[in-house]
Amino acid sequence: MSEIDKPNDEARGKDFIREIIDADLQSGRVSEVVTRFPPEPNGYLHIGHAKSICLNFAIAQEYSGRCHLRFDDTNPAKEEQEFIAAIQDDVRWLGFDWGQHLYHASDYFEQLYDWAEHLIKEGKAYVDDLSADEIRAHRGTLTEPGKDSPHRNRGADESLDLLRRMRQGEFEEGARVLRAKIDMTSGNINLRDPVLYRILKAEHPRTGNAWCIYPTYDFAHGQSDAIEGITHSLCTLEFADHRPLYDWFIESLPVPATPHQYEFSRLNLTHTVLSKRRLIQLVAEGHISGWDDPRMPTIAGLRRRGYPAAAIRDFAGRVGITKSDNVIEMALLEHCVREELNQSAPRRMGVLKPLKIVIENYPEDQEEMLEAVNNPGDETAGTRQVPFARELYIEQDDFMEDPPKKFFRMAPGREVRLRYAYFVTCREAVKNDAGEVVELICTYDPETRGGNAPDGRKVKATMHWVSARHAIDAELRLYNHLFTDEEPDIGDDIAAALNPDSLEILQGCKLEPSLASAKADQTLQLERQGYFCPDRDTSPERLIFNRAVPLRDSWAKLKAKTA
RNA sequence: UGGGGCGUAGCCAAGUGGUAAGGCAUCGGGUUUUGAUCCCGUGAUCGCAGGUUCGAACCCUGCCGCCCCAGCCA
Repeated sequence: MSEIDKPNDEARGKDFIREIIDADLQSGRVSEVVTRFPPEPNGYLHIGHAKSICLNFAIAQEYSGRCHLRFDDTNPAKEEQEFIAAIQDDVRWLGFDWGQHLYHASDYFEQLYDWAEHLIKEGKAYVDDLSADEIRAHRGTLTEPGKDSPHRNRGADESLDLLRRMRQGEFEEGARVLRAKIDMTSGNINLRDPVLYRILKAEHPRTGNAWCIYPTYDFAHGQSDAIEGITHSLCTLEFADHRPLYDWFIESLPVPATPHQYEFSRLNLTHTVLSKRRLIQLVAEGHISGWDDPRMPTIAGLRRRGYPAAAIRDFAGRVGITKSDNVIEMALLEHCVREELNQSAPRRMGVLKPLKIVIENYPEDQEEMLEAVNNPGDETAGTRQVPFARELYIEQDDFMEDPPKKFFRMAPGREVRLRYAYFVTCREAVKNDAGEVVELICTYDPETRGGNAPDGRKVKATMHWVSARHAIDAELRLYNHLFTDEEPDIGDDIAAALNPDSLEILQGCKLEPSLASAKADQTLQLERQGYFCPDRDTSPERLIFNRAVPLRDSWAKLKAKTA
């Protein structure tokens, strides 16, 4: 984790998990702190996972402990190597290092199996021949107790024999399962003889065909924690009901440690979805270009869009760790992105929707280089040279033929400043047959080179520009919320909930020449517009930039209010 | 109607009996060669109702509301 990230402490009260850890350390329940991030490799990581990753790794760092990365790979029917690799990439990109502590639940299959036999021998588990439907029927409902399976009381020897034959592959998928023998009448449905092992004749990404029975999450998770010496097993609220089961296994088995599980509420974000099911659906149905589409709330998507890892870490630290349901506004994430980028992003000039202007009193064959600072807030960022010439492009939005009172930018007869260049005055707006302004005839004041008038006169606007002759063409992709509503109510038709304007592609944008060599891992600011970074698909022949987030725009707000 | 969790400003969130931190958003104002940044200022009696107490968001009781659980998913 980066040293610049401040730990969650003093100013803000500690969250309840850190308070528990403090107490555990003080009482001597634990002498070190070991956490883990346990993704299932069945999809890409998203911003909600980032909250958990940051929590687990930050805690490990704050308490001088360690955090393991462990793949919860107990269901080969859904898991893939592609995801295992992508997840490691994402965690690393976020800035975390698990050192030597990379594990897989599948590393423990043999041990878990031994413990399954142990439970049978203790009379705490049995092989059930009921079908999935029958088991469901016996489970009861939320308000009615379940009924015992007819096989619940068969002998340990018989169950043992059956389990071994399950492992040998003698039975078909679904024919039998191993179940814990707990309490079919429990109010907690997780305790109504949960399934421990099921037959799955699928090839596992890591163990290949070595197994045809696989442990369930419940039977694998806590024991894996115990094997690794995890002291605080942090998970989301929906697992709270599983804790009694988690503890039951730890107490019933000769495990080497007694980890404890604590639950916190998961992250929800406005204008998007964070359920794995919905994200998979977006990818599978092709509503977006893939897991790393810049509109996706996935780590890969945010990264491609140009969000810095530091901004995501900052965000994770700001949302808070509690047990209450929450929906964080996307504006907070965007604020974190702007705050980080405002400090780190080099400034450049680029025109999204070009309007040509001709400086009629600037010699046709003349051109010059002007000095521009790279970051007004950071002297060490230095300066660069920007070419200026007779024909330039400015932003269409920066000119109005008949401006309202509060519009300070270019208008007929008005003088404004071209940033780092000169004061220019618009003399005439040239129109096409349709009556649209296609070009502006201007004059400049040679005395104002650099942007200041010797006579001290002021202008109300400073605009960005780019030399027509020197500009490079680029495609800019502007992104907006993926879903129209803050909290999308998605029924059968996910397409109907999508924001039709989530992607706007601008062709023929004009950028200052230095941008030809922009690097993908460096998000920069196009002054007065927003933060952009080269897309993965960019090439020297076809420059493509993604807009991470626009700059705040109080003019747009004013305009919208008066409209 | 079973079990678990939650309810402090628009959104998060501190607060753990002594009279409501902070952030984001919003709206005002100042500075400014990015209408950006930066800087000021702006809002709540704590789900409701009783009770205990000199005093309660914090303790007790009763309501109300929201979320999760009936995968051989995690």
